[in-house]
Amino acid sequence: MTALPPTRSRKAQIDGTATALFHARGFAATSMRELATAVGLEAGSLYSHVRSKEEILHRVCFGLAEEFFTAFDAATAATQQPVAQQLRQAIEAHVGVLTRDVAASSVFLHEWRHLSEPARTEFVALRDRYEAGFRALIQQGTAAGELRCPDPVFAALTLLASLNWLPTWYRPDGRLSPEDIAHRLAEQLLSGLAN
Amino acid sequence: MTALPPTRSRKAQIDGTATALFHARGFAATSMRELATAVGLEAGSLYSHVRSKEEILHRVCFGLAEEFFTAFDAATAATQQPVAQQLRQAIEAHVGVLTRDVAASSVFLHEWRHLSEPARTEFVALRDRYEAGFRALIQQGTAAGELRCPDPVFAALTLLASLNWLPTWYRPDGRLSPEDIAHRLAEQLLSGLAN
DNA sequence: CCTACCGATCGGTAGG
DNA sequence: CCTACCGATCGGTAGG
Repeated sequence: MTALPPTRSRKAQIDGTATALFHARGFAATSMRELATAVGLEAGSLYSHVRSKEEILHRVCFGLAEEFFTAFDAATAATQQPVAQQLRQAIEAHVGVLTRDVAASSVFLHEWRHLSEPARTEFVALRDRYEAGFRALIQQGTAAGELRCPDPVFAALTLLASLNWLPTWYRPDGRLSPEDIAHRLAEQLLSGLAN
Repeated sequence: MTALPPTRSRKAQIDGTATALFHARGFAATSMRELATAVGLEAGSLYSHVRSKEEILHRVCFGLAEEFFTAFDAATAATQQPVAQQLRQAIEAHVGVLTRDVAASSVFLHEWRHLSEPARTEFVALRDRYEAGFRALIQQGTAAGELRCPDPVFAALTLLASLNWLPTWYRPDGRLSPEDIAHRLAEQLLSGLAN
């Protein structure tokens, strides 16, 4: 008959604050004492909610991976559409995840290398699988004559590159909405800059 | 009449090894003891050649900044050329610096935030000035009708983004030469993927 | 969830 | 360039 402990939200709060700190200072430069202070606890108390510093990183990295996959699958589910249209939607979906939580995305993109084995290898495999999804789309589009590019592997890499720099400059209160950004990125990547 | 001490090359060796470690593990996660071992010294001996850990980071970051500026200026010196051509050369120059030393470039792109003030602010100002060079080129090209883009600021950001992801996947022994990569990147960015 | 603490490791220095 | 060492801080644990 005891009340349910609020550990669920505490854990979520710790994860969220940790994500912000990992984003701002990097995983290695963030101490558990800083994190404890930021959530209003003593250092030792963190370990009632969390097994280790790396466990938090693990959850953030793999959680984001799942979000990216879910968004991509939804964006490309309508396989009867033209591939170029699917690609456009996949770009917008990717940007949607990136802008929904810039800090988490940034940790996903840059801090995963502080995972120890075997998590690190698993993570890289996931990321490669995600990139392969874009690659396949570009290959299909090229085969169907909707896209033109000499090297789909290279094109996929470059495409994701342009998108993944976004967390380093995107501000939620900026003049462009996530939808604007996604649309312009898709437009620029598909049509190019040359006139 | 004493022989010149080899501190010059020792210092360069320390900088180079530190750059590789900062690239592989990140600045915060690299210890001076690791660095000492990697160059074959005891930890304390590093400080005969180097004032501090951050001093190394400072040198790498600002050294690369200078290289980027030099390369950009050389690529855009022929102002009588069409702007689109200048932009293409600036892209190739940027890729040239990136591929010449992937580790240093990666430190320049990601580890500068571990600089303390006022160096950090100075660095950001330099980087902004560099981006402004690309922005100006794109603006001129748009004004001259050589390029088309709804938002030159946005276009410049995206362009550099695609280039700056390169150190995360480029391998000197890969199938594409730096020149190939630079050429394809310029092509893809200027012409787009759509057919 | 706190207090008190562990062993390890950190960047850096003194003295030679 | 090494030996020996400094104070500070790290991630994490025991016991309550």
